[in-house]
Amino acid sequence: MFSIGQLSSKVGVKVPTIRYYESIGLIDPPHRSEGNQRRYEPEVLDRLTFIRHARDLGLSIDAIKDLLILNANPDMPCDEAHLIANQHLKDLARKITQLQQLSLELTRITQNCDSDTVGHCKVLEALGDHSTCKSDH
Amino acid sequence: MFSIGQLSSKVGVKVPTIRYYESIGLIDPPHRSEGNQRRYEPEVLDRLTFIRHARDLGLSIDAIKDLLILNANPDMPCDEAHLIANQHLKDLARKITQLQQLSLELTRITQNCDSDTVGHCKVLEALGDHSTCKSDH
DNA sequence: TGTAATTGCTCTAGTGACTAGAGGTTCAAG
DNA sequence: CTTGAACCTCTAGTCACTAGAGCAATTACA
Ligand SMILES: [Zn+2]
Ligand SMILES: [Zn+2]
Ligand SMILES: [Zn+2]
Ligand SMILES: [Zn+2]
Repeated sequence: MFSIGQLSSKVGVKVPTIRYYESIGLIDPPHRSEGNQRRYEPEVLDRLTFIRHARDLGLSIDAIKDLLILNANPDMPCDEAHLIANQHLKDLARKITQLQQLSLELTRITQNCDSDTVGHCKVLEALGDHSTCKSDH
Repeated sequence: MFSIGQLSSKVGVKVPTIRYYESIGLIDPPHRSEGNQRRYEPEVLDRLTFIRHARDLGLSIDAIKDLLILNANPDMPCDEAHLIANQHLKDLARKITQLQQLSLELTRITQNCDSDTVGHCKVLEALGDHSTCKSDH
């Protein structure tokens, strides 16, 4: 039996976050002490660890909800889990590509100014003007 | 004199977003028609175009506020503008690196399963267990 | 001039995934 | 038995919008 603070330090999820996860139905409400404090059984450790790691990998709460449902049914096919992971991988790739484009554009922009004052600053000019950009964004 | 809808289509910023920008003080409240509708002078075009492009490049509203203040003082040194842009560039680089790590990790994870059922799914196992990961996240 | 379609107005609430704070209660150690 | 840490609930704030309700003004066309 853990208090919420002990659970928190064991899995590395902050106390308010654990309560938040309970409030959105991601983890079950635990039993309470006589004084109404949360008391967790050891089983919650696995679930919360899973949630923590999946969040660290960037998966959304909704995706994690689905994965947890799957996890609870060992006889189901695991295609759907693969699908969710692959979808997230695609999302990541898209995001990375876009950020790289922005980075390139901004690198170009920031290397352009040989003025000292705002009036002729090429950086400010380029920030306000898409026409000199090489890519869409 | 533009209506908010005309301004919106000219600069590619949605009508509610323009009103939102006004509400947070990013653009000045324009004059109103007799019927209380917003009527914009042409000067707002530049400002809103600047905002739009800077947002597209990923800059925060706060950063844009600072840049707009600079923009209004042509005699000031432009170091601060460079600083803001460079800071954003750093943020971008950090974000990209992190997403690339996640992507690598997830690629590894998703290529690991030769099971058909959830019970022995390596993907689900790896999602819940950081100990097999090659990087921090 | 009549009327209908479009555009505009304000206000509130919702998004995602938490985080911060107020104001109070319970627990564990000494 | 006292003290201080940890816990409780509830509300509101974060960021940059977006959606919707319910109504008013404008514009286009007949
Ligand atoms: Zn400059
Ligand atoms: Zn551009
Ligand atoms: Zn599998
Ligand atoms: Zn990991």
